[in-house]
Amino acid sequence: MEHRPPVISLTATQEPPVYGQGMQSRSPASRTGRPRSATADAAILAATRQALVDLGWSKLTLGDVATRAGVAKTTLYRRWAGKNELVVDAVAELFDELELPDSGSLAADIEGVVLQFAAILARPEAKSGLMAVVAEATHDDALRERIRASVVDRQKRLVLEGRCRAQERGELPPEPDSESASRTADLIFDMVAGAVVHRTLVSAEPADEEWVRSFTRVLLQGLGT
Amino acid sequence: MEHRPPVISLTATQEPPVYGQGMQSRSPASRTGRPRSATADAAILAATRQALVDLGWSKLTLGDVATRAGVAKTTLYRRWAGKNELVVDAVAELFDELELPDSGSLAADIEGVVLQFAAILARPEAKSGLMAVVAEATHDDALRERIRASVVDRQKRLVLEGRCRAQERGELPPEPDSESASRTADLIFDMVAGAVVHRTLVSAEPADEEWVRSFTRVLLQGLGT
DNA sequence: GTGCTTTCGCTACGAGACGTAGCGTAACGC
DNA sequence: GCGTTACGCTACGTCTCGTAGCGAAAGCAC
Repeated sequence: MEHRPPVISLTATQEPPVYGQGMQSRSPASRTGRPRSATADAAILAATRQALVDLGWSKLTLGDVATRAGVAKTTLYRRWAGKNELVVDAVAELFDELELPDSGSLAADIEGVVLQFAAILARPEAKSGLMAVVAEATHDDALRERIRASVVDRQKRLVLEGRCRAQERGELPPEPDSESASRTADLIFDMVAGAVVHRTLVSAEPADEEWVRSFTRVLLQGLGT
Repeated sequence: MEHRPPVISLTATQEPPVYGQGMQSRSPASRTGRPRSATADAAILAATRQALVDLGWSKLTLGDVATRAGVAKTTLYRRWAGKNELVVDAVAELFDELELPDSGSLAADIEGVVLQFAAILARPEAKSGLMAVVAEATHDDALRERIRASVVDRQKRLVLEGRCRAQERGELPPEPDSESASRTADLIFDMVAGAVVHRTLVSAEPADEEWVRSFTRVLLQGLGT
């Protein structure tokens, strides 16, 4: 599952779509031949999530996923390099629904986002899948970058938008310089995501409304509002 | 690696030591026969940590650990039920060194503990091992309980001690009732551990002194000191 | 010392997943 | 229709798993 073999493209075209996914990110005009089935992609990712629920990370096998999705095992290997990449893409789709509510106050905005985040993390496929790939990413830089791009940045954007909106409303002081602004955003992001993840996965307690309210109160007061 | 077979004890003695570890926790007088080698235990756990560094979780095999430790594979299986339990014990030892410093002020105490915690999490064997077993624990209650007992509680104790000490010094208000005291302690714990874990593993940035100072400032101000 | 008990190292084994190769067929663009 | 690519299927060698069985070693009771 490690050594990517050459993957030589017989003609000198760029980048065979192997490993790709991530929507239309590959060559803008993959022109000739039979196109890949988008249905198969969706079925595979859905089957992966279901397999995560039923089996967990360690017992999940690519052969089983292929069977569930109704595709051949070889089809699966033509698109993903291995279990890690497949699960990242499968889990990343869960975070598509994350949106920043416009509730009128910073506290309400934060509570809304955190509740959404908590709801996603409460799903068993997110729990086992996300933590496992993060663990694998500790010794696989490419995988970490893949997670950052398709999962983390999507969350972080909400923090930046929320702060910007709060500053326009005067609920948060403007940052003196962009350097410290970036550091503060990183800190907030780690505190929010970290607390929810730890609550849900390690403490194994639900991040319900009451908890989110307490957490938001501490965070906002700590940020000096 | 799943179905524990009967493990019938021919004589009707209690609890064959399988799965045990956790020091002298097994039957107080395991009297007769050749005793288990404590040296082997230590060698196996050390070899497990080194294998985590070299290979990461998914590529770590019990056969390889046995070779590294200089013991037979069967010896390893006689003591641990599988990879999960072995790694939990190997990682748990890393947290033995956690201690609450007595620095005179709450802020300094917190910063000290968080820095210790961050130093442990910075080690590659802690990163990959801890996250992987947490992921596995999402669908294995016994494993989660094992993690809670040997890792989480050891950390949580520091939060409780630190708060108690701060209340004696008057730096934190006493809690009105034990119910809310418990909830607040849980919240603090999730915030501290979660933020450090997220910073170290997901954001992949060091939780250095500067970061810890910023974090502590936000946390303490949020707690109303 | 002599036994009794348990652990140890070693070898061998079937089961299962991995990841690939090869083939014939199906679907699209020109 | 033709070229090109994706698809389903089968088969294969390799690796790890977890266990069984054996003889030898290391303690304790007597």
